[in-house]
Amino acid sequence: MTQHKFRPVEEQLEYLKKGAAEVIPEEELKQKLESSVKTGEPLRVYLGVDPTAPDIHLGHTVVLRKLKHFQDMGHTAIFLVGDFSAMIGDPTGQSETRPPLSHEQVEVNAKTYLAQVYKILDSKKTEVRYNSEWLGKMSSYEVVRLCGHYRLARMLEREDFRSRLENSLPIAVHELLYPLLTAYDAVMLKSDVELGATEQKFNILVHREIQREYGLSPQVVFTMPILVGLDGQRKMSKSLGNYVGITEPPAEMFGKMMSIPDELMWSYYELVTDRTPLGIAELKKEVEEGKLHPMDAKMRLAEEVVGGFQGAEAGRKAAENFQRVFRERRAPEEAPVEKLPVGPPKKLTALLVELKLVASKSEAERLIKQRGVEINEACVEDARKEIDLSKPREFLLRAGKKKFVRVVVE
RNA sequence: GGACGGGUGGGUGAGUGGCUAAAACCAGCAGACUGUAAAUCUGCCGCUCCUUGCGGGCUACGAAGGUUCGAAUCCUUCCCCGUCCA
Repeated sequence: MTQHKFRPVEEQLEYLKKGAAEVIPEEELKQKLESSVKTGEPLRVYLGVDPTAPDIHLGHTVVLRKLKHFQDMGHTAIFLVGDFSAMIGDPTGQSETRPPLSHEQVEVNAKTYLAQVYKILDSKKTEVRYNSEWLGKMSSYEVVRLCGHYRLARMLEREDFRSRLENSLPIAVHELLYPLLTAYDAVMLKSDVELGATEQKFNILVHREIQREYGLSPQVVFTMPILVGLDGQRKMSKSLGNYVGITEPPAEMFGKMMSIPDELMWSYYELVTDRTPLGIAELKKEVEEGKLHPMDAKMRLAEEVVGGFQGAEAGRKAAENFQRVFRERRAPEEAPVEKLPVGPPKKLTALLVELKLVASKSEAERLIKQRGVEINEACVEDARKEIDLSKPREFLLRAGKKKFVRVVVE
């Protein structure tokens, strides 16, 4: 560990700054890198993530990938699980107070998180910490003392609080505590650099100031752009439903990637692939000059991303499947199989609900009337259709654009 | 503690006693068009039953009660939120 051969500072900077939104202050990062090269001490770089959902999605990977870049450069990557702060709830970007998560939920989420994180980070080189380690043990006195280091006016500077105030929306007091408590993470970790999405800028800046209050050398704020979600409008988030989970089935991931607006793919190329800025620029030029079809460029992107998480083979298969189902309008090679016992005939609407292809019978009826249901690639016209289950057979059921199920009666 | 204003479907937000399963917009879904999309156009968009009909039943406008033939709309109590005052 002591014999780190660090790359020259300029080279490191170039590699690290790739795709970054902001580095505050940039000069300080340079200094820190210089002294690290000199002393042979790696920088302590951390990323704090609240396990608010059991799955991480592509949006999270942007900043994780950056942490990995620091790891690549020989620095200490610290992945901080905000198991305590998740229970407070980050007010960032929230137009309302979010309901706190229970301890159990957080624990379950945290577990599944790590496994996914290691798809990007090198597990052997990653320092994993949980902020309940110290936040869970603080006395009220210590909390009060911590709060004494910051001013309300400064807290209210932030956009989400201010706009809520202006619009007469509630702000719960504990929400004010969030940036302060997470600042204590930075204090305990004695971090040199903290990574985050641009929306975390305010929080990370507070962390920096609090570190100074505690007599530490303040960390560098390193932010990454926010990945726009599949709708091409809002940020990728689970609650908006415009996300790509990294553990989703390859075909699903692929389909989702393809549903982004064309223009968005460049930002994706930059933030969620390992392509160099130069390589991306070249690709873009090809498309603009008409040498490469935008759809093919997008398919490459999708294949690369799927491949990165699920293996190259899965990526290729997903691409083939997409080609087959959507471009050639044929049934997928592999559809999920559902087995049904032989029995009396069943209404198609009931069957669709049973197979969880739709949420209710009313919805099933609507879907059929809208010509969105197919059996063995033939559109079903009759909403009252009954399915014969009297003897063993097999058929392919399609509900809507994407949902296929191979039903096996036995 | 007081005064005032407010809580409507996934979201924004209209609606002040029947014509309201609730305008409009957004999101979502389906179909058409395409190059997968996006954009655009058309339709759908609480649940359920069947004889699938401008059909029947049930549930829904913060909660619980009440008035009424009839309530998202009126009354009472409670909960929650905001603003101002203390």
